[in-house]
Amino acid sequence: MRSYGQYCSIARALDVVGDRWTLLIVRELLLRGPCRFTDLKNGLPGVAANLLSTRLKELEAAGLITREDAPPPVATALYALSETGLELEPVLKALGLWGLRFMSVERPDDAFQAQWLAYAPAWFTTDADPDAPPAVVQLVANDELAVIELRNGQVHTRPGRATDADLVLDGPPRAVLGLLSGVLDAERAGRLGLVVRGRHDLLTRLRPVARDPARTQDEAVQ
Amino acid sequence: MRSYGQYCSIARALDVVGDRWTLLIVRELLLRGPCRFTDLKNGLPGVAANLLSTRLKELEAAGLITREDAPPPVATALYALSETGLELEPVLKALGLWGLRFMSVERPDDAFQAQWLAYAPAWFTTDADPDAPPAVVQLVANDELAVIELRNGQVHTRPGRATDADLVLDGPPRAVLGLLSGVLDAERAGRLGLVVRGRHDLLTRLRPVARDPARTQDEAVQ
DNA sequence: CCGGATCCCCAGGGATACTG
DNA sequence: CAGTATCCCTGGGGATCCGG
Repeated sequence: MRSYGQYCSIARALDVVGDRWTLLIVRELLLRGPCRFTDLKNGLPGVAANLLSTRLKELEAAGLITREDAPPPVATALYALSETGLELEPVLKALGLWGLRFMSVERPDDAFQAQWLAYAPAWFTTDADPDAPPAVVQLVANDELAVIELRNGQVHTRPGRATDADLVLDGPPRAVLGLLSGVLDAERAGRLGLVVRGRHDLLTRLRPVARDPARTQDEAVQ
Repeated sequence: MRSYGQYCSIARALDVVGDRWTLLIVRELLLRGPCRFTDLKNGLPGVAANLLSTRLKELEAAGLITREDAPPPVATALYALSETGLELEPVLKALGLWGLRFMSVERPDDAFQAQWLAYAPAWFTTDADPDAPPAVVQLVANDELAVIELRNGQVHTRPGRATDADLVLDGPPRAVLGLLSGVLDAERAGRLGLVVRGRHDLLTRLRPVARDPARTQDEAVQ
């Protein structure tokens, strides 16, 4: 990327990660851990292979990622975030929190992946009753599955299926994520197609860190 | 900007602010408050006028800024951040904090402005002795002036000259900002040309929020 | 002088096909 | 699987011009 030519830490940060696709590559490596080229390509629907290749070289040159040959059985290159790259997590969290407000508008052609279903509750909700016993929530949206585990006041998530979920949230991504992130209340989410099975009381434990309900309502109307 | 086409709040945020120059425009409006077109152009050295014009329209359409005719005496358009735009501050702070690590490499042709001298201590330092009496620090770097006011545990800053500074930090931007942000210690900053006049003891009050000294040293060596 | 609009040129991004 | 190579086209940079 052409430098902004400004002695300002924001501009210098953008000199490094301001290029198209760059922060989304960091997102994938942050959510998935070390990845092969094809993993990244699959996790970034829409990216061109040549561009991904270019970005990975740039990121390696800038010291944000490392490229290593995986141990014998795999025998392929693995890309992973360096310490510098990992420290972008607060940037991605801030961006993702700010971006929640745009999740209520529907765009039917948008791609959707289990990874993105999983990180939202991990980053943007807290356990409102940290002393309560552990609980497991299964999320289902557009055939993508993720699990939330509430334990010791922590909200852990992972893609995939739970064997013994206490609560299942099933519906279109907009309804599931809208409820979890606090841009929708339960009633609105229901109208958008959310189906809740199991211990409804667990819903009150997942408290969105995002925004006050009043503003949420206003925006949800639109 | 072409949409990433991903139902992920990070991707959707980048759909709105991922374009070149967009976040720097927000930076200017955040640091300066409402601006005229020409103010923005001056505050963003390197931006093309047509591009700035395009971005301002896009940002207005996205609801991040408002455009209003200023009251009679001025009679010109003023651009200001909306509530949605203001809420990008955490994103800019996170980016700026992460970007500090790149401030130690010198690029002589980089532009430098008093605004950027001022926001760094406001965002990235705290008053280590909040109960101490108020104090004023004058910053001087490349003919750009800024003032830090320590008061009630707060670190306030503004561009410009102080009438009665307790401490003056004068030197190249890299030395002044490096010391304040914690990427340089006082000795290194001195070697880069920093001149300290007045109450040296105030230096210990300005505590960088950034990073542990050990890593700082390692990187400063390079 | 302010606030843009227009024009031209080129780098960077997107889609597809191809190769080790 | 892990990228390259190619072509095309959009979007950004720079200069100039124009109405108020």
